[in-house]
Amino acid sequence: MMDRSCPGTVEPILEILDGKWTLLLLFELFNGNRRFGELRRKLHLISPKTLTDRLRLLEEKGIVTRTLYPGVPLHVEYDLTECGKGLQPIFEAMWTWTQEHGAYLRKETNEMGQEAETVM
Amino acid sequence: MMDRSCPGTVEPILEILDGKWTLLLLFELFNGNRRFGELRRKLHLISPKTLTDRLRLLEEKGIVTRTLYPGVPLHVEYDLTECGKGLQPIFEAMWTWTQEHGAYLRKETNEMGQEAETVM
DNA sequence: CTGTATCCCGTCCGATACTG
DNA sequence: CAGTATCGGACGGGATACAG
Repeated sequence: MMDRSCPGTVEPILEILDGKWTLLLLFELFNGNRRFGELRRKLHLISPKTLTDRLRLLEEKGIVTRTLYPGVPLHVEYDLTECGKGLQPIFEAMWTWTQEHGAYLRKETNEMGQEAETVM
Repeated sequence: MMDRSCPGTVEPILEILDGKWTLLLLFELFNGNRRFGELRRKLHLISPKTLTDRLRLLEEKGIVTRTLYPGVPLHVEYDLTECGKGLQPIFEAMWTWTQEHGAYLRKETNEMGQEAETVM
């Protein structure tokens, strides 16, 4: 066990992970999608404004970098910084948890206590 | 590496962790504060309504349980379910990350690249 | 292709007062 | 002590059109 009794010690990361799309966006970056259009297509319900907002915020926090490749068709890539890559264990933990517990709480707010088998 | 290419596989947990106070609230539950008033005092800027909202939601998701101890001064305790306790690795990972990277990005969106030493 | 500008809307959250 | 009721406000986010 660690000393995590002070809520203030975790607030920085809460700011980073805050936002409706942030987690999914980071997942995409871990998966290798780095161009604006790619990310936009993957998060297919996100608006360009929102995507830009999130990207800029993560940039400010030092989680991602933005690289512009000049050219006729504009080309921009977003990459995780070392700091951003360090978030991976968190996502791995989320992934693991979802594998173990995520399935049976899909929509079972009612009274069914049985575990489901349809994960995907 | 794992196959986490499908964004849908992580959405359940995003729903759980969503909300301004949810992460801090869960941190408190890991720390052992379980009574309504305790939680309220720890998250000292939260309104009773919001706290109730979050608690109820986590209850629905199967993350916490609510136990009522009848008596003259009402006594209620919230506990993590097994499912909820399973979230701990995620929080440990967040804690670890904050230790390693959290310090120097407190408010350094500007141009200072020095690492800080005041963590707490 | 990669954004920005605007406007609007919904949701979450806060404050306060009140109840069992 | 542990909430509920109600209302209002702020902020994040969506849609769309336009720009470099």
